[in-house]
Amino acid sequence: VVWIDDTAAPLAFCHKPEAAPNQAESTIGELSREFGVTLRALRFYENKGLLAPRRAGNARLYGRRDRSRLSLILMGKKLGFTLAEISAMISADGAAHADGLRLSREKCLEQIHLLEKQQFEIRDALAELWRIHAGLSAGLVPHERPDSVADAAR
Amino acid sequence: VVWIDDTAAPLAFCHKPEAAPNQAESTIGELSREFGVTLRALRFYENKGLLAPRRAGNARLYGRRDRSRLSLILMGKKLGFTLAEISAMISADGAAHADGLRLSREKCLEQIHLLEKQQFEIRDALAELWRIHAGLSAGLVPHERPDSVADAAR
DNA sequence: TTGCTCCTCACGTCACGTGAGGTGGC
DNA sequence: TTGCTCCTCACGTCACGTGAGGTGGC
Repeated sequence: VVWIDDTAAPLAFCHKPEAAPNQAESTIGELSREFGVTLRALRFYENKGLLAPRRAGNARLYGRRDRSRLSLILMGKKLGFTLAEISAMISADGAAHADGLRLSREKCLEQIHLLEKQQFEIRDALAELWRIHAGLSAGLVPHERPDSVADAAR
Repeated sequence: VVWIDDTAAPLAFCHKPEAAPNQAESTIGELSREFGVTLRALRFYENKGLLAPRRAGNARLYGRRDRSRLSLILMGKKLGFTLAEISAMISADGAAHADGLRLSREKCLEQIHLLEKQQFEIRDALAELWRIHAGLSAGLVPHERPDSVADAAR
């Protein structure tokens, strides 16, 4: 792991290989099963320049380097980054060493703010849904003021 | 507000009109400003069959009925439903009365589970991002074990 | 005449899903 | 020969964004 400057630091991948960890090269099907992603996704990532597996004729062969990059991609996705952002974080310096996500503190905070905003929106929606659910459970087949559900929903 | 059966109940919209509340008909631009949505979105909803404004020649004119439907659409979106779901919830019985979102208790719980799952994923991502941020702040320009960031990220 | 608002295509975005149609080696 | 896995287009999905090019009334 190499540190480039004081505003961006690499973040090593955290994948624990479970199946065929010692195998040097995998087919696309093997990698798909190992990481729980579809064949389409792997080809899509390659199309976006995020992966570049060796070719044996037409077939793709993924080595250790490809595995670690895939780990970084999935890590980035779990953190809520777009593939374009992940791409920039992986190959910021020409992909000379692709063993870390180059994430600056600034970018990190920016992402935190984004996710917190989403968190609040989901919190509000959940509160509203619970209110609605309570109204639906309490006021089944009402006869006088069905509008109470609407009132409960503010 | 009319209740249809004991598994689905209408949920009245909760929009408080702020601009031109007494005006019977609005242009697309007025409605756009009033509800804070783009012109494109309004036309898109119409294309999906969710809105059906009157036409004055080529121009669209939105009445009270269209306003209330738009309120329902935006309400449904805030609750995290897709436009297809909202469409089904609005016009379940042929749009004879479009004054409520017809949301069953079952569907309500289903949505709650979906949002809770998303909430957990965001929670995890935020925890991870905070860990990373702490590592970046504490270990600026490290010289011995930069891997500690990776370890902290598990 | 200039500006403003309105209109209709129609392609672009994001991260893939989903067939269609065809290979290659056991 | 049948099956399995691999391949490459290429259109579909979701909810719009974003111009392009053209109207109509003040």
